[in-house]
Amino acid sequence: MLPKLDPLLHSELRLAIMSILAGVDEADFNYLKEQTGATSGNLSVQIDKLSEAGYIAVEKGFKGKMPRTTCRVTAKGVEAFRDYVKSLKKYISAGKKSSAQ
Amino acid sequence: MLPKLDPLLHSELRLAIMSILAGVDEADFNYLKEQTGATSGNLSVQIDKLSEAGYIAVEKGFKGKMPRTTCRVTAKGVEAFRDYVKSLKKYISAGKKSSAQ
DNA sequence: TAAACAAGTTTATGATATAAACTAAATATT
DNA sequence: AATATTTAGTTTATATCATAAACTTGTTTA
Repeated sequence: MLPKLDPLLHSELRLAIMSILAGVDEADFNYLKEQTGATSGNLSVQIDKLSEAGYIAVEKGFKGKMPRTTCRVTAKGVEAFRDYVKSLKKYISAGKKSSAQ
Repeated sequence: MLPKLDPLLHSELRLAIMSILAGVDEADFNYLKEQTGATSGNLSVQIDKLSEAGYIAVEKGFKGKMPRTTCRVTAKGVEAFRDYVKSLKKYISAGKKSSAQ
């Protein structure tokens, strides 16, 4: 039977966020917004969810006088991402199974 | 920028259906139900959506006197699945990109 | 013939993603 | 100096979606 997919990661925007963060040391809100093309609101919500799950760490600081939100993936996030990819591959490696009657 | 994922395929159950159908010639309702672990209702709805999109062909016949629904993937479905996998790979190949400031 | 089962479909509900509206502060404009 | 605009988000509302529950129709079995 096909494995269950982590619902937190099986979302286009959250997956994009994780994918981007997996490739860099850290990324701020605007970078993520540019790269994903998401609206601020949607991005804010999805960052929150990933953060609450402990998949990413969010740091709120300042760049000069302007607020600045920086995200980075956590060890837990890396692991979840890896698991998700592993599961997903079972779906997309269109299987050579026996016949289905 | 990361590509958009086909929302019809980016659903756990619909993806499972497509994944199963990609590996076999045809599969009936019950086989899909067993393999996916889905409820009849959910399966029925998702088969309809895939069918309406032209990703699968649904044939209703009889096995003896009992109704029997058989599904197979269409050329369009194969293509959509291939495209989806291609897009998805860009998400899950956690990229070595430049720095994110 | 009545109960249980098979194979689904339809309807209802609850969760989710997304967009729209809003907030607060900083910077630019007149 | 006052007003307008931009930045950087958050909160709230809406629309879609997945899922489960309830229902339907016909078939076996007791």
